[in-house]
Amino acid sequence: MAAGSESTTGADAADAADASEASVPARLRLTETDLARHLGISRATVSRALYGSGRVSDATRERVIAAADELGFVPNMMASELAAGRSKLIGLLLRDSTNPVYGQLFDSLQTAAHARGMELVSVTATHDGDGRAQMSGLRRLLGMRVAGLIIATGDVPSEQLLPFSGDVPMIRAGRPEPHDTINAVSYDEELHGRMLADHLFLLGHRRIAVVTPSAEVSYPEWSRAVAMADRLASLGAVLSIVPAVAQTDGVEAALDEVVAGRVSAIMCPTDLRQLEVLRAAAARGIRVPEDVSVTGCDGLLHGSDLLGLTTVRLPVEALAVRTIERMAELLAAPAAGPAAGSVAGSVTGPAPIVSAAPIHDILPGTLIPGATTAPV
Amino acid sequence: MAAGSESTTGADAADAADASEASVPARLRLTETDLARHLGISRATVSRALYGSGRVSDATRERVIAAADELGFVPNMMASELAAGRSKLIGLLLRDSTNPVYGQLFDSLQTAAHARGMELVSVTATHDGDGRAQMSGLRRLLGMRVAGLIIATGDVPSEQLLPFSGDVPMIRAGRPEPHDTINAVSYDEELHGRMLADHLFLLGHRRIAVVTPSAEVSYPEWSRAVAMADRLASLGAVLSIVPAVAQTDGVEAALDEVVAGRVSAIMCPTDLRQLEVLRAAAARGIRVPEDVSVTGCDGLLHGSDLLGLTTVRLPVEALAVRTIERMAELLAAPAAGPAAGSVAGSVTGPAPIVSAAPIHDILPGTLIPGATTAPV
DNA sequence: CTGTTAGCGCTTTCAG
DNA sequence: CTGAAAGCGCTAACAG
Repeated sequence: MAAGSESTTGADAADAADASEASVPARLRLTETDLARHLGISRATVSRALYGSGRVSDATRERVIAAADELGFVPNMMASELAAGRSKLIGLLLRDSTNPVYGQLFDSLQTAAHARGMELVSVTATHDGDGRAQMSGLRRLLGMRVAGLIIATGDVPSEQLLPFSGDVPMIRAGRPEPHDTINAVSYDEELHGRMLADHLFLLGHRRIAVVTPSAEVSYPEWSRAVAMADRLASLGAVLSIVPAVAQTDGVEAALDEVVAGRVSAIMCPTDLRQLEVLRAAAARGIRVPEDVSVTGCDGLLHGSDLLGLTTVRLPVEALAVRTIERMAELLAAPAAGPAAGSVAGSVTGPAPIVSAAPIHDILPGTLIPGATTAPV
Repeated sequence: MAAGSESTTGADAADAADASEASVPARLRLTETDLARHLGISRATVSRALYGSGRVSDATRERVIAAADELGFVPNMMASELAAGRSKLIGLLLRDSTNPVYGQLFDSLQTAAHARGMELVSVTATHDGDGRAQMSGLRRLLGMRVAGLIIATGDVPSEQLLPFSGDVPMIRAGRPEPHDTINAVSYDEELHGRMLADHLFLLGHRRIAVVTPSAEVSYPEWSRAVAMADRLASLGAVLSIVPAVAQTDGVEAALDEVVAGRVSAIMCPTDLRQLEVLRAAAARGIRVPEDVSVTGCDGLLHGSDLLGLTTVRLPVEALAVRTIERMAELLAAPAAGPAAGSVAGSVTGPAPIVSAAPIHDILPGTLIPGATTAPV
């Protein structure tokens, strides 16, 4: 049945044996009732045969299945989930897949989910200022009554998630979650900041600029930058915080510091920003790493190696796998009631999966020294 | 009502005036019926107020809306779409967002759709050989009875789409569609191949290797490579077709040709493959472009400019916008019946939107000469 | 093992 | 302008 069974494009009613005169609707309009009539059996049996809990004779099941994909029947998911009262889908809230970090994460999550037999459905969070009745992405996913929610966006503030955290298992992926009642699997931004700072310090740099976006613009970038600055400060380096908003922001300011001789290195919270620095430096005739050392963070850019970027490689795949694992655990757990307090665990479980304490997994990345950094 | 109205996390029943003793279920369990009871009005009215066709007094509407987002009501999409018999969502079938081409496309489509008020929901096509009952992505989307379908994957063969092409408006995005009954918006791969071939030819190259994946592996890459080869052939160049399957395939073989002095340039159907060549060349001490010129295609890699890649920039944004535009047109059109033949158009329409002829838009990219190519 | 009977939550005529 | 009633396509107890 793999290929070739779709020979006639037109309508072919009489094909099975005892077909009555029922006019067969076009594929997507076909219902289980149509199938049932077509086969002269009841809807319930069709349903059971197609997805049911075993209680059908093999003969019947086969007939049903044969008819189903002969007529091109596609079960109406909305109806089935509505009736069943649940959806098997896991919602994935995304944003900005242009950024390689999110693109990769998206892909890895998809792969990990598929490996575990989990169905992902994604929408992007378009935050138009409207306020009421919109909030698009999240609402849409919740409206679909997804079985679980993975938030892979820095943009959605915890406050918007909180109200639903009791109703549906959810995990924030890739962003440290300050609200500790919300589950999160994130990168070890502190560690990353420290590794990069140490790297520069060991190379002898003592006066360093740190490009720092605000927490509102990008929480992950912000926390990373803060970690760098903190470490540098505790090492006794002189730092120059360069605020940034847009992608190209702060680049010129940082280079001004270089030209003025106030810093010998520039730390960026992102490889994309590092690229900007590299571009601007080239344009101004400032040599890297001779005149200034530059660091980034991500390690996900294709060709990062050819460019020789000094960076930290984020453990995206690991994060994705862990996130999916955790989601599976949450799904298996008894779905913590919104009101009831503590639940007495049964002592019989060998590996008691407890979703009591919120998940807060933190994954370390790897320092990748490159050609954009050098001794002073 | 923007923020702060969610002070009490617990259950607060009495808040509105005439609330009866109805215990209010947790947000996602809340139904329109609950709302109706809570307000002492009928379900129908609630429905109309929330989304309805205007026929409600402003006073009532306001009360309903206020109550709705006070209680955190999230309409059950499955139910509403089932009842309404239609979905507003546009399904997006994706795959492999690691590849920057698809990542970008995904993003651009999302942006374009949002700009037009179109709701996108995406799933990835996981093609496990199963055959029956699976075919995941497409089935899932069809099962959701999406209003339209955008296929942004080279992987899904036309045969799988064909059976449904009459039932739901669909457009293939980013891949030339050989089946001419299926709508498609694609890149002008012929032009791109020609531009790159001409570029090399003008630089004096006469013996050129073309890395060529099979059509099954990647249809877009294949067609691009073929276009390059065709053009080179018609220019009278000597070509050496290097077959490739996986990403890193054919790279060594191509370089062997260089070492053997049989070619002075290598053409890759993708920037990612170009990077592989660059890496391998570096590893073998072959200089680019001194010893060999290399070209790619995409122009989407971050840092492509810094690397100096010679490539063609694909018009991804334009393609996304066009795709969404076309989808909007299809959605507006009377939904071509699956069986009936020709439809007599009414002469009264000022701008007759005709979906009769399948869409086959082709968008041109831009040649970007870089530092990976040089005169012989 | 199969058919019957109720709904899931929402939209939508059709009356009032 | 609002309420009552009839489903949308499917699942899930129950009976047979």
